[in-house]
Amino acid sequence: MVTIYDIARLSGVSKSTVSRVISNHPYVSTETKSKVIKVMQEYNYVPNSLAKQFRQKKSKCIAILIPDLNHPYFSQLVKYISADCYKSGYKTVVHQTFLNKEIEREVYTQLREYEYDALILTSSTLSEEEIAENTRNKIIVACNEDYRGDYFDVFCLNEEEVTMKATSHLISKGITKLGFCSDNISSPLQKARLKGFILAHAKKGLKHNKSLLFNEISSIEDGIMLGNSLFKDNLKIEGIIAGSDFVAAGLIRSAVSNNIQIPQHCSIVGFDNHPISLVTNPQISTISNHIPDMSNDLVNHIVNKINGVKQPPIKKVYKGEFINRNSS
Amino acid sequence: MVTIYDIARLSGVSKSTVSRVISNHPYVSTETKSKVIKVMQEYNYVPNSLAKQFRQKKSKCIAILIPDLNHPYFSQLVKYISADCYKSGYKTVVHQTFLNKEIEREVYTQLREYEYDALILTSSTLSEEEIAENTRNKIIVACNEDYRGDYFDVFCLNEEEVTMKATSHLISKGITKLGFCSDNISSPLQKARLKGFILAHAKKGLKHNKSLLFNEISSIEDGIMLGNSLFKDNLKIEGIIAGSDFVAAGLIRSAVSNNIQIPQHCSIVGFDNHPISLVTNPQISTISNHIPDMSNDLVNHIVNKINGVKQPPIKKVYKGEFINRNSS
DNA sequence: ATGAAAGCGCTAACAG
DNA sequence: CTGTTAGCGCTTTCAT
Repeated sequence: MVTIYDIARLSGVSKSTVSRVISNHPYVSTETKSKVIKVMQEYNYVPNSLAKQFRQKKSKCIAILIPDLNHPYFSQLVKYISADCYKSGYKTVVHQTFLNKEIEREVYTQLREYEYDALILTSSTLSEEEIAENTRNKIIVACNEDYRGDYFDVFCLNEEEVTMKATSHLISKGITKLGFCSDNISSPLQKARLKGFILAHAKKGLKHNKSLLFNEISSIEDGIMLGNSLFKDNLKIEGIIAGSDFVAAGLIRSAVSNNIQIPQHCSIVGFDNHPISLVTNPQISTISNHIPDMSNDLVNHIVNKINGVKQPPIKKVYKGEFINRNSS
Repeated sequence: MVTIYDIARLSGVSKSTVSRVISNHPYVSTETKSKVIKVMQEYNYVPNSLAKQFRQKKSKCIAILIPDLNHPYFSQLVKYISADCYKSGYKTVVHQTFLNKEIEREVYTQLREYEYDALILTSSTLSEEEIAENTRNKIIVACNEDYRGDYFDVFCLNEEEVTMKATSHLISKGITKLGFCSDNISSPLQKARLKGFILAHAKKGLKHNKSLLFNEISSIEDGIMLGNSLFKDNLKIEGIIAGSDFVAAGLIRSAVSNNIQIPQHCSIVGFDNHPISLVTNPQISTISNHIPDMSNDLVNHIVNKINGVKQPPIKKVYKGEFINRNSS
């Protein structure tokens, strides 16, 4: 391996000068610079970034914590975050937890061990306190997880409010047997949605039906299976807040197989305004998110923090909108 | 920052001993070990992995090159690869190229600069030679890109053969005006598919219709737009190999809007056997892949290579199957 | 504008 | 089983 020292020797300058050439430092004469560059090319020199990272105590790398990449919402989220980080000169390591607390804790350990300059949390099964405990003094930002924001920055959607709006819409159509699907109800985001769902009932003096709360429903297949149990014999349900457009698509598929008319017999609302909501029949009423904006703001913020800008934790809330299509 | 030296001093042993404790080296007495551990906890010591990586010249990190994460095929692929790498003790950095050659080359530079122990290529806009040129001596494996495998290992599907099968199926139904969609025709994978498409024609003494080759078609929206142009006035087409189930779903949506019956007026075949192929009406005929197996084999292989197992480039081909549903 | 020198935190021979 | 020693390749004062 040819090192900075070899290049220095070979071009008759000192290591410092070579280092200055590599990092484009201004204090180096044009002649020396071109001489050094020539030698570097001749000997096929490549700087060792591991040494640089070690020396500077900066990995130029940000970790992203998600449950599972093969999920339209998370893959979209990571797409934007990762691309924005790249633009700011940071690589991203994607960690899938599959909702396993141990894996999640290991990532916090790596963060403490200086492997990452910061961590972006998009979902967690731990409490805000436990996360703070595991990551003290480290830079950590939550993206669309509805934490209070006492210990770290939070960028999120108004999940509670917009779920309430969608639920109220269904209630105002006279629907009472109303169901709610969540992916992982222990996450703050999903709890916020449920809160909105319950609140919409409360506003009309109604109580939600606890037997129509379904957890761990996240994919098309889950939607189909849930639909089959719901639609089979007699209709146990008149409306469903589906948690994602994919679940909604599965429910609609199941309804078709079971001769249930959507929305006449049962209204369905998805989440995320994914293009899949356009290809089902009927098209899916859904809730839009603000992933590109959120990602952009979040990455700017986190880079500032890495560069030493100090400020108390902030919480920024984006407004999702209910989009009324044909499934409700 | 408390270092290994501090812990050594504080617990009355040498740095080496502390190092041995950290890495669970056997040659250290139980008493010394517990004494050192106690001091480490007391002083909240965390090892600096940047130093370790530098010292060992190993980043314990593998880069994955993909065009775009927000794509059901790639997000599934990365899900498995990333999880398998994690199990083997490697982190993964996901690099989206968005088909930009410059970004791709920068990743090769990082690879040369020791930022990654290896690189997994799932798609590239460069030739096998140029890639080899950019990454000489480095460990690099192609995953489902149909390179020849002269310079690096290749794990891929029998894209050509299975596309030929699906195309032959359509031709045997008497369809002649047959279209083909690709995402990025410069990639070897897509070229292989096209070759299969053409071959199926040739076998029946037919010529494929060049005006029915559509490139840069990859999403639901693309499928809808293409369908709208194809189905609008008079039917210019009787069958389409759609390139992905998402494109197929978009085409079906467009067909519904334009009063075209699938498959009576036009047959459609997708790719990947994604669950979306179950929720459209009709359900989509498609081609299965072998992502979990491929990922598992590939990661085992790459880890062996990192650990110094030498062997000439291998090429392993998996068999995808044509699944005949209701859209064809 | 350039060089000398110190050192980042850790591992790994080697010696005992 | 434990300690000594010698760096890994680079950046960064501090001189000059």
